[in-house]
Amino acid sequence: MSTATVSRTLANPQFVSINARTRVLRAVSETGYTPNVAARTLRARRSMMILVVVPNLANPYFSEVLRGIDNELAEAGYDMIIGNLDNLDEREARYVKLAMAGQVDGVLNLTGRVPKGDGRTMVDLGLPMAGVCAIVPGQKSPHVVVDDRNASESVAEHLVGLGHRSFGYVSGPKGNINDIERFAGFKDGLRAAGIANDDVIRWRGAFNLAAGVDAARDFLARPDRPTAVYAASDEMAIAFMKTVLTAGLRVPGDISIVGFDGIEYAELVNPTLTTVRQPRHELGRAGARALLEEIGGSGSGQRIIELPATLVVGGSTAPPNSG
Amino acid sequence: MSTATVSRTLANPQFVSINARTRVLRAVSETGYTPNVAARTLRARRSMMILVVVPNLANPYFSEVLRGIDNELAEAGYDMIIGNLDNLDEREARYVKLAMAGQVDGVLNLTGRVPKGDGRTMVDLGLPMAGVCAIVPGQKSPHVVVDDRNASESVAEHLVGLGHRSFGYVSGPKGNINDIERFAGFKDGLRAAGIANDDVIRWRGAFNLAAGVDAARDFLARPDRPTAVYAASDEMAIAFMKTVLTAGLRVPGDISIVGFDGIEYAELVNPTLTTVRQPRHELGRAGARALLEEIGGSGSGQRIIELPATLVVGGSTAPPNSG
DNA sequence: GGCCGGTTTGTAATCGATTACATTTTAGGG
DNA sequence: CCCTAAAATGTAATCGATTACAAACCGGCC
Repeated sequence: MSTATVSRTLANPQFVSINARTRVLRAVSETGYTPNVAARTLRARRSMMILVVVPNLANPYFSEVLRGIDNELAEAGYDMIIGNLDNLDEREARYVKLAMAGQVDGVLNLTGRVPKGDGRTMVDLGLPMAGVCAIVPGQKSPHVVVDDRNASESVAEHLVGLGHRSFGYVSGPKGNINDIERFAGFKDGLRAAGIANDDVIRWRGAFNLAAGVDAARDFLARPDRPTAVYAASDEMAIAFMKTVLTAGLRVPGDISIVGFDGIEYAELVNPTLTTVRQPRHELGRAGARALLEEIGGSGSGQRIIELPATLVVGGSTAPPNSG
Repeated sequence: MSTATVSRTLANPQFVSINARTRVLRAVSETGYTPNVAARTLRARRSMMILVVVPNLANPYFSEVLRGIDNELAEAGYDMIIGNLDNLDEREARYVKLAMAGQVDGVLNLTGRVPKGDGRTMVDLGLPMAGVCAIVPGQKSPHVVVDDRNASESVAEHLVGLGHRSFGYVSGPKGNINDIERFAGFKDGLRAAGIANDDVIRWRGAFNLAAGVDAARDFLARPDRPTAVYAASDEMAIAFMKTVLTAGLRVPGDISIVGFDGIEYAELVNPTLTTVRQPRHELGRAGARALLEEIGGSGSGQRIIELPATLVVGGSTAPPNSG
């Protein structure tokens, strides 16, 4: 019984006689033998590992996308290495290196950032890739996204329909692609709904809770408070809402608030948050699926897979100065 | 210039002449050479990868612990593979196999389950390990935890001090170690506070939002509603609270609610949740640190590292039938 | 110049699997 | 019973690094 027979039994049993096969399997289970992954990866040139680069692991939006990715990958026998940027762009280099070192068979990029940096960036690794959540310029791969712009137009439409005429927007970090699209769509929607003065107060943040608090503090300090605020993420919207509620305002009586993402907590806060719900789990699954196709050679390269996002009207929006 | 010189330049430059060193480094940066990780792992017998087994990736409690782990590991040059059980215990076998295959240098076990299964389980991998969040019986490794029992006693004390005499407990899944401790501590606390009848209505759940909703539905249907409910996690507490609020009850007027964990959303719901705050980030960091010590040989094996948990009184608890 | 120690470099074995190719076994047909 | 093709098995090269060991080099001292 040679090592070749053992290897074949485990990988391609159809080429091994039933006799040898049973003997190998018995020995394997008796000794508890497990093939060494590093040796396999080295020789077979595939690691069954996927690198998933995520802007912020603690963001519940991504948690659910990750679950979708993990479920899809697990079914195909892949495991995932998490490349958490923790909102620090400079950590990207680390994962670029890891990907270049033959450690992974493919990369899922969940960051919505325009790639920068001197050397190699995320987008030109020469590895199978897929983008999830954002269309990254220059990344020649499938991208699985929702239509941020279109969804934001319906947010504008919803708010204008309720009678709002003055608006604020809680923005993501500078250069974020989702944020740019959402803001552009919001402005487009306002214009389309006949709002002549489309000045929108814009607060910058980092898609996290602190950003919502900061924006709300500035909001509260203003003499010219808008009656409706649209936040580029649910976390920012929820933190914003909590802050203005704590300050004694009523939501939606004094101010209407809309978020984006459709995280679970949007339905658990009081009032429930009006938001654009993304199919997060399915975004992850579809992204992983697209990547696996690229790896398997059956992929069709650069293209956009668009999943539907829906405006879910909750209790945080109403006509201005109501109640 | 041999491969040995290149390898030495990259790993132990002090053994290479300044001359050769610069030539190697120039060539490396010109060609963009990156050492193959699989080959290195195979020969050097270390992968610089840690397997982190987590019960549920979507739980914000674990997200923050993971961040702590990741930050600590990254500083030491390690990357992490996520083994997400997605609340399905049978997925454990997959990660046991992965760990046995020489793919990782160590394992962090965040699951609070008593290990079961016929063959090898998580706890006897023969690899450096550390437990985080729960003391797993049979796992000979450092464990970084908070004192669930003690913290739960102070929850009981707090509620009894407010005047409550009838209690409910929203439980985690059967066999979960944290849950067992928290319930035991809660009962102990009631007894210590002089509650003679320590019958506590107990609802079973899975540490997730759905469990809180289910428990609340049963609660609402009862004629003998307790005036205070303690939930073994913030997510369950928040979902419970939302459900009873939606049903028209007042919190804390009609019912007081306490959670456990101290996730961010505990402060963002209305009213804010009274909860036991765990130092989640630091739990992760300390767990990773302990594991790295075990790997480095400077560890001291089985032992318990206890971090402080504090009762944070929010707006969800008050004397019974107040307001 | 020859010798000695330390420093630097190179050679080749090694890690543990996969797999191309060669060889042996088996089964079936004439 | 022999021959041939197909099936099964074995041999050894290979993946790309690390590292033990050997060899070469270098400078200083007698």
